[in-house]
Amino acid sequence: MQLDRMVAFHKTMGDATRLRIVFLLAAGPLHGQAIAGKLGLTPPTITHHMKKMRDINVIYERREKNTIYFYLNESVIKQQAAVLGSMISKDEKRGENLAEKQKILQNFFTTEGRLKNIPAQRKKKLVVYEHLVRGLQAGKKYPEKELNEYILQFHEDYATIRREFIINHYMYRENSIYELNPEEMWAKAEY
Amino acid sequence: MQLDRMVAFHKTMGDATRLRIVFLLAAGPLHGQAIAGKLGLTPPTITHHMKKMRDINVIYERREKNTIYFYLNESVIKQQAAVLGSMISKDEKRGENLAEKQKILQNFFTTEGRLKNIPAQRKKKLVVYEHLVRGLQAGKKYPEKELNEYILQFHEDYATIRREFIINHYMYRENSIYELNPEEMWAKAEY
DNA sequence: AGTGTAATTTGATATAAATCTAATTAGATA
DNA sequence: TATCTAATTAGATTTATATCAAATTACACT
Repeated sequence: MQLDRMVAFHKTMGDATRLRIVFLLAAGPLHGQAIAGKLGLTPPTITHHMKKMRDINVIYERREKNTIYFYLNESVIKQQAAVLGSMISKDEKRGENLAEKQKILQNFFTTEGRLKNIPAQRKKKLVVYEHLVRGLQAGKKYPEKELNEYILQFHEDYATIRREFIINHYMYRENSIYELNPEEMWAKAEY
Repeated sequence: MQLDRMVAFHKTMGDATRLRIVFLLAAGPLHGQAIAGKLGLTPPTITHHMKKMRDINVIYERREKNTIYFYLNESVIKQQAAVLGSMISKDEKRGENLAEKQKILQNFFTTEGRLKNIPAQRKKKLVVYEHLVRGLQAGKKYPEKELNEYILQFHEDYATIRREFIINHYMYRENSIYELNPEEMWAKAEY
């Protein structure tokens, strides 16, 4: 699993001694005793840390007579940095999904813009709700009656849909007054 | 210290449960029990992990009635990814140093290209040795006699300089045959 | 005030990990 | 083969941490 590799990497880097070693090696290869000297630690301790760093391929070594030089494997670090930076981006996915969302909306809405029926499949349902909710005004407070009327434009079962708006966090209710939640709180269909 | 912050970040991310939480939150905010449910853990365990993630500012929270939604703080993650990616680059430093290196060489070499004297200051000494060694051929084996003659072009004390080549890992000796080391093994002047 | 829900704190347990000293191994050199 | 140097392994100690059950707190709603 990709996750295991990530965990191992960060766990290994989450130690002050090992991070210092990485910084040292970033300036050029060093042998064990030199590292131990610079850090004020004993050689066995360095061996211990090097073993862990070798496990995640962040260092490699070359023997030169009796002394072993440790080198930093920069590509692994850069790769993990990239993974970290990209784990956030749900944005590129949106591009792919746009077409599929359009198709779902075409299937479930009439040409007049009314909802034919509520999809059973969760991800399709969410696409539909998201579409409905786009017609509401951010920051505006909707009395229940007004919200019902809005939903009725699209479908007769306003009670179900209104409830689903809350369940899926599209909206928030306070004293029977409804209001749109911030968009980042909405449930997203998982493709 | 910057290092402490890095250690804290990676230590916190070096745990499978917390990484899974990050992945969950990357898809949108969630409340504690939802996270506990999805991961098959108890609420106290989630509280424990959230506290650690809050300490490094990788999450923040907003209360919605009784339930607290946790949000991912993407900027912190992106920032740490950037730090990780940039920790390698000694390259930008080289640019700055070029001018200073030139100046050192001008000070210690005659216009005829001979070394006036060996600098006492370590970093200047290394700049000088690096310059000398650039005249040698990578991969070529130099008998001691030949190396001495090469050094004599620049300075009379070939023995000292030859020894320094070894000490600082510019060269490698085997049975009185000398050979250039790979460049990434050389001692670098620390600016 | 009283009730319900979600989160947190407390205390216990079990596991992992960083570091050291002492002993051992691996390679190079004479 | 004997010896030197550098690295590693083994074993012990100390500290940190992930998890849970049980008790408690914090809000919201009636």
